Amino acid sequence: MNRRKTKSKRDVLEALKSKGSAMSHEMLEAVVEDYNRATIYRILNRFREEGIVHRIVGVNGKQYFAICTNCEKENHNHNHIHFQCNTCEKVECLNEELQINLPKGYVLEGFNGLVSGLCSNCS
Amino acid sequence: MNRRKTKSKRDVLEALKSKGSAMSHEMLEAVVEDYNRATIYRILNRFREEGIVHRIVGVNGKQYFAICTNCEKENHNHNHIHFQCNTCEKVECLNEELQINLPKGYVLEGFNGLVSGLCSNCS
DNA sequence: TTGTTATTGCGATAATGTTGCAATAATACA
DNA sequence: TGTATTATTGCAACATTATCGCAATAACAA
Repeated sequence: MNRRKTKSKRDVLEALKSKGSAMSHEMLEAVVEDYNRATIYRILNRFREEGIVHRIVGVNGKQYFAICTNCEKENHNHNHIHFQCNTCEKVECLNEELQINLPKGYVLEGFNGLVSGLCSNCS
Repeated sequence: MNRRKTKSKRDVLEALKSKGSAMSHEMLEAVVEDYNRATIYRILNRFREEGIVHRIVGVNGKQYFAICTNCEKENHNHNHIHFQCNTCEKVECLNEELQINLPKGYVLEGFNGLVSGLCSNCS
C-alpha cells in the first residue's frame, strides 16, 4: 500500500495548514475544489492513520481534523484541550496540557478534551 | 408548560439511576419498555433542560446521558472528566475536577472531557 | 509506453437525531 | 366524578454525518 500524491490530498493538506485550527468536513468542502464527499473523508482518515492530523469530536458530535504540530511520529501527544465556540463553531487547540489520573486497571488510549463557550470574536 | 409524570419518564429515569454510568439512546432502548425513538430523545432532552441529567458526547460522536449527582440546581458542575471504554463503549464519570484556563476574551460555557481507553473489565 | 494498483466518483446505505402532526392521556378544575 | 386543557406520545418523514462497494481513473514503477 504505497501512498500516492494527488491534487486532492495536496488541497486538503494545504487547507488544513493555512487554516491553522481544526476543520470539519463541511468547512473543508467549502474551501477545496469540488471533490466527492467520500474522497475528502477518505483522505482525512488516511492522514489520521499516518499521524499527519488528529481528530477532535465536537460538542455537536461532528468530526474535526487538525494538523499535528507537537506530535512525535510515534508518540502522539494529544492530551491537550480543544476549544469550540458555541456561536461560530470554530474548533482550535489550546496550549494546555492535562495530567490525567485513571483508576486502577484502566488504560489510557486517547483524550478528547473539549471546552465550549465563546471565542474572543464572538464574546 | 407544566411537566407531567408519565411511565416513560419514570422508566428512563429509573434506568439511568440504576445504571449509574452514562447511557446512550441505544442502551436505553434496550432496557426500557418499547417506546418510540423520538419519545426517548425528547425525554432525555427535557431532563437535560431541567438539569436532571447532563450530556456527554462520546468519541464515536454519540450522545450519552448521565444523572447529575454533584450538580447544584443553578450551578451545574460538569467540569469533570468522563471515560469511555474503546471496547465495551461504556461511559462513566471520573472523580477528577479540572482547572481550565482560557485565553483572554474567551468565555467558558461547558466542558466535555472524555478519556478513552480500556476500562478495568476490558483491559 | 505500459502494467499495476492506489485513488476517485458515484450511488447506496447506515446510524444518529430532530420535527410536524394527529391521537392520546395526565392534570386541573368545575 | 366528569370535562376541558394541553403536555406527551407515536408515527412518518426528514436532515445530517459518515461509510462502503464497485467500476473508472490516474499515479507511479519498470
